[in-house]
Amino acid sequence: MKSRIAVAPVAGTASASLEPADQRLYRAVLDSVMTRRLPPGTKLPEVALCELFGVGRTVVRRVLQALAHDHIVELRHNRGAVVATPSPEETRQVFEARRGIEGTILRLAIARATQDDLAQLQQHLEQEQQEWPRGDQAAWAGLASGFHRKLAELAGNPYLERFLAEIVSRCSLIVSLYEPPGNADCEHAEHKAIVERMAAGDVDGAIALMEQHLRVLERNICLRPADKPGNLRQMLGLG
Amino acid sequence: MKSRIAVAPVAGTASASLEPADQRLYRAVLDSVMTRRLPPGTKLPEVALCELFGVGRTVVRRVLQALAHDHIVELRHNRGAVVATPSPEETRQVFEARRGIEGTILRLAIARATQDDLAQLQQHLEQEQQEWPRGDQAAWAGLASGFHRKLAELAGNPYLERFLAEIVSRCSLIVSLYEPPGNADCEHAEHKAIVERMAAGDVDGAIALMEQHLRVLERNICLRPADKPGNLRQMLGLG
DNA sequence: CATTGCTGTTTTGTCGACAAAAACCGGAGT
DNA sequence: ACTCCGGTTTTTGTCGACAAAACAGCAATG
Repeated sequence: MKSRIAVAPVAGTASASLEPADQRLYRAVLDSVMTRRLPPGTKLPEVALCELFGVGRTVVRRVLQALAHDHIVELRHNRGAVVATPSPEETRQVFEARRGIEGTILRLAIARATQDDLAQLQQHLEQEQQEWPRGDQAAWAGLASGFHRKLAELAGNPYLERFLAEIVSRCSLIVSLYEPPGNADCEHAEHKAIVERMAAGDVDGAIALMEQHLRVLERNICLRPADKPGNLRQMLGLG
Repeated sequence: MKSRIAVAPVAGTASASLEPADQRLYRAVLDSVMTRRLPPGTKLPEVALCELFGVGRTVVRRVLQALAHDHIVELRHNRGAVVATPSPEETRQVFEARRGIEGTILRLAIARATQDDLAQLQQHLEQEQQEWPRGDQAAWAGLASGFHRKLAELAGNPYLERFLAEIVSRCSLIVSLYEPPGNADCEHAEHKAIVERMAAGDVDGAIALMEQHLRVLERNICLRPADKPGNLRQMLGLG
């Protein structure tokens, strides 16, 4: 039986060139994980990916290692790669780290933002407002993450930008695992309030709002410690 | 002519087992870079590493990719791997990010530290005091970085710990590039002061000291934009 | 009937071979 | 003397082959 994997079609990415193979595979898996086409725990056999993408195992293996380094997949020795399955404890840690990083980023972003930058943020907010009534969960998640990514970009520090990108990816994976009831409008309002404080130059206020925003997001996650495989071990106290 | 590479003997690491090849190579290159046996810009040909470590190119290539992901080496397409050469601009960015991360870490560490943890930190400080008169720059650098790593460990957040580890690695690489005059005693004193504030539960004070500590470290770096290869290009204004 | 041990199959880890690209070297020309 | 050009050598990128480990199915046993 072939393990049929539903890796992304990657929509209409006409970016045929650049360094295609690696990037294409990486993005495909990442997008598929983010949009839950690849649920956590899904096995990713090498040969299947080879055939689906028309590349050798060398490329697949390299991409899997990159994904593992970014904590999108987990690599078990001699046992292949599976989509990462963050635990509740990790959830707490990710959000804790995120609050810290986003605070640092926000402080820098406010210090560096020009009028033009703020205008761009406003424009992003309008995009959010247009999108959320449509109910496309995946598209909304992309936009919501985009807001935070834009902020990081604005801070002008590649390191913090990279760290946040990893954290946000992981958060997206988590919220896709322990699905929230879809309170998109609430999130949008909070984004708006943050930009407002930024425009006013109120650093502490903006940071406080951001922290609150993230705490709300974390609270909205319903933690189900384990679900699908036999959790018999834990019931017997052998976990 | 064989490009003779002085990769680390890795001292007395008798850790023969675990998953030897990868870890061994990674640590060897990392240590060698940190102790400047491998100066920035040094080329790392695959076959040379293969012979030196008795492994195939597959392993070497994987480790090089991991090192590139951690910004220890730089991978140029079709042109091999070289030890990373951080620019002055990157220096500014690294330290900026580090101040933010270390602040977050310190806040958490103070909140979580037990008496026992603080005692361990004190013990580390004593080790520092014993080491710095010996003039062994490499050993001192290891201890100084160790202090910050211990703090991160204390914060109890794997994500922040990992981010800091990467940042500290990069900082070490930078200070090894633009060498400081060796003001180890000063650094030690600052570490001591930070622990003191931690013990007193003075969060803001500790963070302020940490920030000052890092700014001093950054200031002590003498930036020489380029040094060894023909900097003729920049002199001609073509850079 | 559940558990255990064995065997065949699938999947992974590593290596070397091959092709393409870059670096190198020497010579000719200005 | 310097630069530009062509051929040669080295180095990298990719692939498939092989061995080892994990997995799955089945029979035997308590």
